[in-house]
This record gives sequence, structure tokens and C-alpha cells, in this order.
Amino acid sequence: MSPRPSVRPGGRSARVQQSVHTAVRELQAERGRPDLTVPLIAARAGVTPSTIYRRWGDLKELLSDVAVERLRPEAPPADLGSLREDLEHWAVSFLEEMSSPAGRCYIRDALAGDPDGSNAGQCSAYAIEAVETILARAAQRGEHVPPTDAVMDHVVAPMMYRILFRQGLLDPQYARDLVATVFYRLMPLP
Amino acid sequence: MSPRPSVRPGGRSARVQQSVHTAVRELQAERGRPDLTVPLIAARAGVTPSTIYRRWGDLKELLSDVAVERLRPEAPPADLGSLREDLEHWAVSFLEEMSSPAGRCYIRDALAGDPDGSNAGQCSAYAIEAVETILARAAQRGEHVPPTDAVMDHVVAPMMYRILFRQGLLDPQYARDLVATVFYRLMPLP
DNA sequence: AGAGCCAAGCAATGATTTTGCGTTAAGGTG
DNA sequence: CACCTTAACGCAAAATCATTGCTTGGCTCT
Repeated sequence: MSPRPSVRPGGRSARVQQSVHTAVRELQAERGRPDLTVPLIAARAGVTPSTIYRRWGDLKELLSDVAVERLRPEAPPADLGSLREDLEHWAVSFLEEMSSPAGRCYIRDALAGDPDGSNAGQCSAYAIEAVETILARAAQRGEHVPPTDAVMDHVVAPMMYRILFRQGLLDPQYARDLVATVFYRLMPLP
Repeated sequence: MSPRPSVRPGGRSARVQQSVHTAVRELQAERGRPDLTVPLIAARAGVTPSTIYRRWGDLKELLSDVAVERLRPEAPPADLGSLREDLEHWAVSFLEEMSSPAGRCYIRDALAGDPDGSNAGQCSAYAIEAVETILARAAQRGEHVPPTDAVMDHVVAPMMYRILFRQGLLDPQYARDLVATVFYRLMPLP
């Protein structure tokens, strides 16, 4: 998140932020991404454009904030009883969400309006959190688990790379194959 | 590349494209990325702003085109005599270039102004070409080689992911470690 | 409850983007 | 080689968007 100065926790500031974010989501759905402009969003949100410019700097940064919010997972990864199943299920869902037209758009928006890299960092933080949840659960069951970064490097990163740079090579089996690679070839030896 | 309609190959159109690209590079160096505007670029290039708007649509798309051009490798990957050395050397150089402030900026620009994914596709095509050159040379020497996509998925993708989403975890040893992973664990069995 | 301060509103100004129309130069054809 | 067609450029006006100084309103803390 990056509202210009630090946002006051409650009251009017919070209401403005809320209504602006809502306006962006609604207009994005109604009129499509490329038609969004700051004055349009401001009108829908019931604020003046200068409020948006002062708080977010420009449209790119506002869209970046909204995108990160939409990329936040809504629920922790499912627990299916084994590391293998949990990772496969999570990877397949992740790929499906992220590779959809909407998902790709959010990722690109999040990257585009992010001067200091904090929004992009937040995206990877969500993925790291999900992976660590799965790995911790498996460890508790007594399973051998790979390092978090092995999963990030060899499951998450390849999916993201194809989503951003090589669209069209994406199906659920790809996600499962990547998990298999980590599972059989990068797992610490028992 | 994505000039609006198909660019006429020679003559005036080509000259305009050339001078606009040059203007972007010069101004980027002189005044810094965030100060670039279409009218400024147009003035430097000796064209009217409307020419740029008509040909590229907006600043984002123009910068995307210029960025892809700057991401094109200038020379084929070095031949050091073995697959392992070639891959390590190439990966280290790639990481160094791409993770520099300028490199990251170009990558993000290339992604940001790229409605149909063709510029991003071109970026991965450059990497694929370099990797295939290295692999083909090694195969000719009689070495066992991994599939191109194994290198893309487990060397290039992890580096790119960290560059975009997790800055600060990047050093040359990381590139060598990724190569080692592919080399020892994903190589087809002899 | 009152004081201080931060953020939002308003409005004027300046910059950028869009558009219609006339002109020029490429590329093709007789 | 001259002519014809058409895409692309220049110019200028109009519309939209971005910026900024100043004022006003509403949190937060004492």
C-alpha cells in the first residue's frame, strides 16, 4: 500500500480511501480498464480529483494499490492431508487466478505503478505466506519439506514468468509438473 | 515492436521512428525517466506530438517499444568451452544487466505498455535464443543438455521473479546456484 | 471542550491529449 | 518516367487532465 503520507487510521481519510478504491473496482468492471481516468474515478467516489492526485500521485499508483488489494488471497490454502496434494492444489489455483485476463492485468498494474517495489514485494509476500502455511503444516505432520525458497524459485517463479512473458503455455498440468519437480528432485534427502 | 498500423519499411516513416527512439534514449539519459513527456520527446525528435500519439497511442507504449529494443542482447553468449561454464557465465551476466536499476526499469516499461503481450514475448524470445545457442553448442560438443524450457523455468524465471518482486536477494552466486540446480538435478540422465 | 494540524474542497492555471483537415511523401502502375 | 493512391505527417483548435495556492472542515490529543 502507498498512500502518500501515512494514512490516518480512521475517520474521513479512511472513508475517502474506501470510496476511491470501490469506485475504481466498479468502473473497472463497468467501463473497462483503459477508460479509467482520475477525474472519472473522483466523480464516482464523490471526491475532487485533487484529492486523488495528492494522495496517490497519479493513476498508475492508485491502480497499483487497488491491484495489490485484489491479489490478496481470501482464504488460507486448503488442507488436503498431504504436502503433495496441498502444493498441487494451491499451485493449480494460483496459476488459474493469476493467468486469467483479470489476474494478469492486476499483476501488471501492481508492477507498473510501484516506484519503490513495495507493492510488488507485497505480492510475493502473499505467495510466501501461503507456501509457508502449507510447508509448516506438512512439517507438523512429520513430512520432509523443501525450503520455502525452493518452492518460490521453482514453482511460483516459473508460473509467474510464463504469465508475464510467455502467455499461452499455461495449463493446470504445468503447475502440477512444477510441483513434481520440486517434490522429487529438490526435496532435502531423508 | 508495435507501431500502430504496420510501419512502412523505408523513407519518412522509418526516419521518424528512428528519431523518436533516439530522442527517448537521449532524454532518458539527460533528464531522467519520470520527466519524460510526449511533447518533450516530440520536440527533441523534431516531430509534432500528434505524430507520436497516432503511431504509438501513448507514452507507455512508446517507452515499451524503446525498452524492448534496449533489452536486445548485443552479442551472442560467450563460448567458454563447456556447458556449465557457458550457462553460468551467461546467467551471471543476465542477472547483472537485468537487476541493475536501468535494467529493471526497462523490464517494467516493456511490460507496462504492452497491451497484447508481444513486447514481453520478445523479451523472453531473446533469452530463449541465447539459451538455445548455448545448448546447441554443448550438444555439438557431445555434452548432455537439458531441455530449453528447463533452463527457462529454473534459471531465467527465478531470476526474473526476484528482480521484479523481491529485489535485494540478488547476487552472482544466486545465478550460479540456479545453474547448478538445473545442471545436477534436472539434467536428463545419461 | 478547545487547540492544532492534517487532509479534503474549490478554483484558477498550465500542460497534455485528442481530433479534423490539409499537405506531403512512399510505393505501385500504366 | 509520370501519374495515382494512400498512408503518415504537420498544424491548430478544442477538450480533457494535472498541478497548485488557498480555504474549509473534521480528526486527534490534551
